[in-house]
Amino acid sequence: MLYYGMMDKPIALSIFESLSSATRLDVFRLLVKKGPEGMVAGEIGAALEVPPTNLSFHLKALTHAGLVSVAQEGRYQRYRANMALMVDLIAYLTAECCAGHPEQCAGMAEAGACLDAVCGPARAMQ
Amino acid sequence: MLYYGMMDKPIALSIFESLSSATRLDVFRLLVKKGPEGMVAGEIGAALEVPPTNLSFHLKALTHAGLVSVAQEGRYQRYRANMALMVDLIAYLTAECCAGHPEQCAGMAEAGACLDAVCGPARAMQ
DNA sequence: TCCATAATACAACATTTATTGAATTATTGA
DNA sequence: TCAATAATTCAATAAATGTTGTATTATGGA
Repeated sequence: MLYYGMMDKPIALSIFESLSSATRLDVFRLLVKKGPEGMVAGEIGAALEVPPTNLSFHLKALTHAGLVSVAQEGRYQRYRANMALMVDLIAYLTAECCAGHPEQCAGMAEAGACLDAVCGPARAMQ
Repeated sequence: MLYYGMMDKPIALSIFESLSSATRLDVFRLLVKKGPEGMVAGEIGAALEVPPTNLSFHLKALTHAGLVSVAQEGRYQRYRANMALMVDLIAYLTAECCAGHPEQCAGMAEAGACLDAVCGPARAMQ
C-alpha cells in the first residue's frame, strides 16, 4: 500500500539534492536496475569507475536521504535502492496541484498532470 | 497521452539539480499549486520573499530544465509549472527496474516499486 | 597472530553554485 | 516623450559541494 503523507519539504529537498549529482544518479539507477539483489560498495565502484573514497561520500548522501539502504555482510556493505521513496515524492509534489481542483490540470503543460496523470483517478490516495 | 522515452540522463540530472534548491522547490510547488493560471515573476517574488535578481537566477534554472514554461505578457513574464516532466522522470528512473523483471520489485524496500507501483500494471507504457 | 582486503573518516584543496548590488532592456501610462 | 515599473544580465563576493590522498577501523583467511 502506498502511504501519501510521509513526505515533507526537507525530505523532498534531500532526495533532489541526492540525485542532482551525476555520480549519485548513476549509482541509484544502477541499484534500481539490480533490484532486491543490490550491490556491495566495491562492485558499484568498479562498475562506475569511482574511487572508493569518493564513492563512500556519495553513498553516504544517498543513504542519508533514504534513497538507498545498506546492510552489512561480513566486511562488505550491500546497498539497495528504495524506489518507494520516489513514489512518495511524486505524490507530495502533486498533492496540492491546481489548488485542489485537479480537473484544471488538463490545461497544464503538454500532457496531463497531477496525481490523475500519474496513477489514474481511481488510484489517488489508494 | 504519456510518452515515455523523451527523458535521458542529462535532462534527468538538470531536473534534479533544479529542484535541489529550497528556493526553486518552493517556486515549483507554488506554481503547481496555482495550476494553469500560473504566476508572474513579481508575484512569485512577493509570495516567497525572494529578491528579483535572485529570483531571476532560479527561474532561469527551472526554465532551462523544462520544469516551468514562461510566456510574455506585456512587461510581465508569466511562469507555469510543467508537471508532465515529473511523470516522465519517474518513468525513466523505473524503466530498467530489476533488470527487466519487475515482478521482483515486490521485494524492494518498504513498498512496491517500479512502474507498477506508480501507475498500476495496466497503465505502464499507456 | 598477522597480513591483505573492504570500506569509511578526516583534512586539504578544487570546483561549483548562490546571493547581492549596479546597470541594462523593454513596456506601460501620464 | 518621459518617468516609473518589470524583469533580466553582469560582475564580485560568499557559501556550499565535490574530489583526492592519507590514515583508520574492521573483517576474513593463511
